[in-house]
Amino acid sequence: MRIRHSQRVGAGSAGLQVYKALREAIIAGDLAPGQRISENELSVRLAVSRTPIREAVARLRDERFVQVVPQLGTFVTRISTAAVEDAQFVREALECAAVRVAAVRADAADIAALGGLVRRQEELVAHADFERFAVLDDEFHAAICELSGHGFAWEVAQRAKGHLSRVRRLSLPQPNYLGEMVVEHHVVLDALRRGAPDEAEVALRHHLRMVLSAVPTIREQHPEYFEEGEF
Amino acid sequence: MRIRHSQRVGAGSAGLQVYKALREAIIAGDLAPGQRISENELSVRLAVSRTPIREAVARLRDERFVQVVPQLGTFVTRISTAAVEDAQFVREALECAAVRVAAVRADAADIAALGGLVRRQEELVAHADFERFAVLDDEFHAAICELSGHGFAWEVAQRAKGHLSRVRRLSLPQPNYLGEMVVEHHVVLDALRRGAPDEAEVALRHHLRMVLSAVPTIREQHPEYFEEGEF
DNA sequence: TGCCGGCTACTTGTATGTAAGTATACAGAG
DNA sequence: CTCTGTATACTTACATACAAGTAGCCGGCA
Repeated sequence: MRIRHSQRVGAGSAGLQVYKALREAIIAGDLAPGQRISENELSVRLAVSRTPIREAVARLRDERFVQVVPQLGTFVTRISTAAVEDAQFVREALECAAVRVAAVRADAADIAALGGLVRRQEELVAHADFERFAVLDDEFHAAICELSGHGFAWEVAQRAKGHLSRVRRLSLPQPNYLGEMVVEHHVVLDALRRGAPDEAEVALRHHLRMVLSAVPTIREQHPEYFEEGEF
Repeated sequence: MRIRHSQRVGAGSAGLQVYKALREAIIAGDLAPGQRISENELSVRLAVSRTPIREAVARLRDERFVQVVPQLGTFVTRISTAAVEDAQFVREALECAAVRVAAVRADAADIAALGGLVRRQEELVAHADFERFAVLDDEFHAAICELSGHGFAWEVAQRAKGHLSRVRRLSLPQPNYLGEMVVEHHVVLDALRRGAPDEAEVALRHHLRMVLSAVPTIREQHPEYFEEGEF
């Protein structure tokens, strides 16, 4: 058996790996909004040809992480208030619909697993470990969609959530933000435990809107991340 | 001034045009489920190189219209019941959320425009003009999302709706189907006119589920379009 | 007759070359 | 000094060549 192939062995094709790397870099802010990214430069930095780079850029374009201007350049998009609100609307619609179904379908084992997630989040609050908290937070919301039987909804939300993800990354270091998140997760969890779809939806909707309410503050602190104009 | 450029003038890049053509061909059934599509063959048939073909195929893969198996081939996916239900869930969540907002925001002019759409649909019922009815139906649902202020939601739904679109295309020729659709559009429209979000949501949800209820019948009539197994 | 091995043709993934458009620096004219 | 035109260096979009893996045919052998 051959161990190494010329085509990447780990985690899919080169194009997929480049996509994941660039997506993470943009959300983390390593690639700043407004910055121009060059296919040629990336191809030498990541040691692949321009073809997988182009494939990755095309996906990022569909998710509105970058804007491609033919014969001019590819630029990391700035966060626009309208795009954030669009993403919020989509996410809210999908996850709230999912949590209603989840409240009816979840059994004791499901609730226990969710509870375990929230407990692990609590531990990270004290350490202010933003990176791992973000991962666990995504897992919590993904789990709710899975419980609804429509994990696909989470995939769709994930793809539409681009601008929101960047806002969240900036929001996490806000004082008391992590603690507030965990409290709200508990409220959602309690509603699920009681099998109350209406209460679960209300709680989740309130929770999701917390991210949105932080936008003005984030915008003041990081104006260079946002488009100019409409305040 | 030069009239012709080597890069396509009309309707965007070559890759985008190929994508649109293939998507339409799959939904219309010209490319049958299970059929293998060859990048090389397409590149000669459409008179472009493999590069734009690959870009189009990548988008179709993200929308689950095709399945790409490395070093083996690219295949038009068969319609799976699970995928249809996933698409239905996403569409229902997004459009129902949109119609609630639309019911509050729509003014008289908006309602009149929607009414015009429905009237044009009525005319097509008599002629059994399925193609143009499908277009007007999409316009109706897109308009509702636009009225909510989140046209983005329609884009997301459109991308997630793949398998549903194929089912609908097969459903339209069912007897009385078109007439039923128009009646339900009227119910939604009336609720919007009265500015009643709850009623609009109920009416739209009922309407959207009509497509789903037709699936078993469609499956009997076109079993070759569907995956085997779970009935 | 039945089975096995190699070869061929085809596939997608990747690398590289070509075409054409845009911004910019810079030199020269007014 | 200011303005303008041109050359250049860069960009993406597209075309083509190469690499590597799979299915299937087909002949030889038991």
